[in-house]
Amino acid sequence: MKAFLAVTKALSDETRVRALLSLREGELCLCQIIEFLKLAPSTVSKHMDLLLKAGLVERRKAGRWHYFRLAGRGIGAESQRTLRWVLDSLKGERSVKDDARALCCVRRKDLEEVSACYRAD
Amino acid sequence: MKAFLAVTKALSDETRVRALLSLREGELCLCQIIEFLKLAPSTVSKHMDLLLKAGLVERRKAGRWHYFRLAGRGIGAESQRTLRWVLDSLKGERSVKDDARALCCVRRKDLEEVSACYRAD
DNA sequence: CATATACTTCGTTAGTTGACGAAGTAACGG
DNA sequence: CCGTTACTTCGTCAACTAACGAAGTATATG
Repeated sequence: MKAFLAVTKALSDETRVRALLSLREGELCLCQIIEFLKLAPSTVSKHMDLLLKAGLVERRKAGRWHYFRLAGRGIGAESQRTLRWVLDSLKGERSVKDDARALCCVRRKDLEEVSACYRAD
Repeated sequence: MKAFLAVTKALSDETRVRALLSLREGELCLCQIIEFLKLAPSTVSKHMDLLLKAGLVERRKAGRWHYFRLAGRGIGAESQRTLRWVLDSLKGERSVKDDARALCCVRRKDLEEVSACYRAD
């Protein structure tokens, strides 16, 4: 029950759902998710931490960059079924499609440019 | 997205999940759910309203009694898949089994006795 | 119609949550 | 090492939420 509630709580915030869906096409570095959501780094970091603890997402550290991706086969069948449910539930959503388009732009940008979010002077 | 968030928010509270699962074996009158959850009538009424608005539950009014049941075939495939996901996710849970046992006792009681929750003098 | 009953709505209160910026940590670069 | 960079943790504040009891609504019953 505790694990289940961690999942439903993680999914009960629109920002977190958008962050989760942003990983559909493959992993993203935190600064890319920040750029996509247009929120403060600390805020996005906290959201990703919740998704991580809910088991919906995995993290890979490569030097200073932290990459996130949807939870994979190694994580357990629960998360797989949950992800399928989420993706199916939101498949046709207009806002999801708009987000997908915006994400393409973010993905095309250089990481050096995107990581400027930390140096907003 | 709005409908999806209504569902995840409804499922992000343990009390509401317990109320939802209490309907697995068939419909219950509100006072039975009150007796089961051991919370104030107004609190339980609000929880059921959220489940109703999320489309997870249906209400049938029979005179003064309001019966709730899991959303059925008429409601839409979304709710069906969601309910299946919830039930599958929590199938083996210890607390769920304990709740099921407690529910049997509540179901066996006379409605007149159970509805005493409104007249606690 | 008057009363009782089953439930809902409203107002309040304590606890939770999402947002931020500032300060802290970990990894690379010189 | 020493600074920079990418991210996390902490403290704060406004907004939301679950709980309650009191008052309101709707339906049976006398």
